[in-house]
Amino acid sequence: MTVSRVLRNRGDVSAATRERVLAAAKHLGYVPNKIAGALASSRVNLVAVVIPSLSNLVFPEVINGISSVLEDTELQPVLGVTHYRPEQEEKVLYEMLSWRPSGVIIAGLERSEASRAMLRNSGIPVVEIMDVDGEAVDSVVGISHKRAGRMMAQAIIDSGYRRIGFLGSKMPLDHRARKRLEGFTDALDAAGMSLADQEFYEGGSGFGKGREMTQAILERTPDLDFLYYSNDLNGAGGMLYCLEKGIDIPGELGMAGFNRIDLLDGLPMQLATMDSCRREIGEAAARIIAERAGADNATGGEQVVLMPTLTLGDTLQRN
Amino acid sequence: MTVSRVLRNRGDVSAATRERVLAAAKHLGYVPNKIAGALASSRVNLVAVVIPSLSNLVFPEVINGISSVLEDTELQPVLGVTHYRPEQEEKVLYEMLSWRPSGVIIAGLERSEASRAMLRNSGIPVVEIMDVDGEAVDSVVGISHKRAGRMMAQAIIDSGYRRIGFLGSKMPLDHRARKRLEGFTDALDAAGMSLADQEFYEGGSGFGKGREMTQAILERTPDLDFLYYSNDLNGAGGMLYCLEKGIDIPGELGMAGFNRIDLLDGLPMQLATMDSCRREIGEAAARIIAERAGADNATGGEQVVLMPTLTLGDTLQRN
DNA sequence: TTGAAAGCGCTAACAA
DNA sequence: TTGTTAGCGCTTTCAA
Repeated sequence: MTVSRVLRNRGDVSAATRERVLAAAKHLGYVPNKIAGALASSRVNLVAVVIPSLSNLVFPEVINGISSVLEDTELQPVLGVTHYRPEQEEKVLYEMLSWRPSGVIIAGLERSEASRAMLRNSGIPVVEIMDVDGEAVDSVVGISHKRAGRMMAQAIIDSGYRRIGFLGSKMPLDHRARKRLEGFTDALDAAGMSLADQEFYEGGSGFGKGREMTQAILERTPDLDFLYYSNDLNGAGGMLYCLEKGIDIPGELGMAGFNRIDLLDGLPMQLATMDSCRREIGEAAARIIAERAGADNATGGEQVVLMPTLTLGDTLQRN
Repeated sequence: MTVSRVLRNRGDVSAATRERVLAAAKHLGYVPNKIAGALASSRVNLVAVVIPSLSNLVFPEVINGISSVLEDTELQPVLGVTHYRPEQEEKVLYEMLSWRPSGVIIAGLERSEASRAMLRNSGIPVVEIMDVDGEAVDSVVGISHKRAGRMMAQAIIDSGYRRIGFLGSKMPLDHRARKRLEGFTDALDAAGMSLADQEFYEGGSGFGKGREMTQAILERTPDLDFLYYSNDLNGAGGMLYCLEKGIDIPGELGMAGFNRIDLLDGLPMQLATMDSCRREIGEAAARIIAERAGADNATGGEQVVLMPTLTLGDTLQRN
C-alpha cells in the first residue's frame, strides 16, 4: 500500500500523505521487515564475503576495501570464514547462498567442484579475488602471485645475490603462497640457479617466528646471501635478528618479504617487499558487485589484474 | 509439506520417503530459500556485529573470537562498520535490525538515544562489548578502561617514575581511550602527581607515528622519565626511536603501551603493556547470544567483566 | 506418517 | 495519487 511506497520513496505520493506516514512510522518506532520485503521482491541487499582467515592481517584490509565501497550503496557485507578448509568453504557458501545475496566475493580460485557448481548455479555475480592464476567461475580481481614471485626473484638476481634461501609457511592449502614460490623458483631456474635452502613454519606469523626461522636457516646454511620470506612480518623479525647479530644488510645478506604491511614503516630498516594491493582488490570487487546489482544486465566475466609494485627498501640493493 | 520436514530433520518421516526427498533435492541442486523460511518461522540465524573500525588491529581479533564461537552453532555474523560516527551507527543498526537477527553484538556503551531505543525495542539479545564503564542496554562483556588506566599509572608510580608524558590519539569519539586516560590521570592525582606533558595524533597508528610523536614530546619536554602510549604500535615505534638515540630504557626513560599486540613479540625489547582481552570478549559475547538464541527464555542483563593483565616487559621496571 | 491450508509482512501489478 | 489484491517460498497447524 501507500506506506510501502513512502518508506521506499518510490512512485508518486503526495507530500502531505508522505509526512503523515513518516510521522506515524517514527512515532511507532517502526522498523521494516526486510525478510518479507526480500521475499516479495526477491532482492536482497547482502553481499557474501568468504575469506580463509581473519588472523592474517591481509584479510581485514580486503574487507576494509569492500566495506568502504559498499557503504555508499544499499549493500551490506556478510562474512564467512573458511579457515583454509574446502569443506568449510562449501558449508559457508551453502549457508550464504540460501540467503540469495546480491553477490559473492570469495578469496582464491581453488575450490571443490561442489563449491564451484554452487557459485555457477547461483545466478548472482561472483567475484573471485586475490589471485588471477587459474580458472574463474565468473569475475576475478587480483594479482598474479606467480608473476609476483618471478618479479622478486628477478630483482634479487639482478642485485647480484646468488645463495638464496626461502622462508615460508607450510600450509598446503595456501595456494597463493605456493604460487609465489613457484614463480620464484621458475625465475631462478631460468637464470640457471636454484634455492640454496628452505625453512617452513606452522602457526601464525610474527617477529618472533621470523627470528626463529632466520636463526635456524642461517645456522644450517651460513653462506646464504639472501632470504626471501613469504610474509613481511616474518621478514621484519628476521631483519631485527640479523641487525642484532651485526650482519651487514644488504651487503652481506639481503632480505625481502611480501605484502607491504604499512604498520611496519618505521622499523630500523625498510624491508624490501611487494604490495599485494589488498585494499584495491576489495574495492574493485565490491564495485563490480555494486554495478551489477544496480543494472541487472548480466554482463559478468570481468577480469581485473592489478600490478603489485616492488619496494626495494633498504634490504635489497647490493650492487 | 513433507519435504520441509525432511530437510530440517524434524517430525516423523519414514526412512523411505526421507531418502526419496533427499535424492530429489540433491538431483535438482536444491538450495533452500532462507528468506522464505525466516519469514514463516520468524527465526533468523544472523548475528549483527557492529564495530567502529577494521583498520585498528583490535577489531579483527574480536570478530575472530566471535566467529570461532559461532562456527559451532547455526549462527552467522553480519558485519557493520561505523567509523566511530554515531549517525553511521544509527544507520547500520537500523539496516541490521530490519533483518530481525538473532542477536546484536556492538562495541562500546556510548551511543545516540535513537540507537539505544532501537536496541531496547528490538526484543533480541544485545551484548555491548569492550567497555564496562557505563550503562548497558542489556548484556555487557568487556574490561574497565578506567581501571586499566589506573592500574598502569599505579605500576608506573610504584616503579619510581615521576615526570610522565602521555601520547594518544585525539579522536574525541574513542571513548575507551578517553576513559583510560581519565583513569590514568585519576591515579596520578591520587598520588599527588599530574601529567608532565601530552602529545596527540590523528590518523592511523604505527611505528612511524610513534617515532614522530616521541621525538616531538621529548624535544618539548626533555626531562620526562616515562611515556605512556594509548597504543602498543605507537609505543613500539617510540621504543625503537629511543633505542636508536641511545636512551637508556627503562632506567632513564620508561615506556608502556596498551593492547598487548602479539605480533610485536620479538622486538628488541618487550614493551610494557596491558592485555585488552579482545578475543575473550568476542568469544564471551558470542556465547551469550548463542545461548539465548537456543533457549528462548528471556534472561538477559549478563555482565562479564574481564581483568586485563599487566605485562611489565622490559620497559617498566626502574627500581 | 503424510497431506492440505493458512499465513509470515512485505512488493508489484492493477484498478479506482 | 491512492487502495486492493495476489503472491514470494517457506513453516506451522490441523486433519486425514
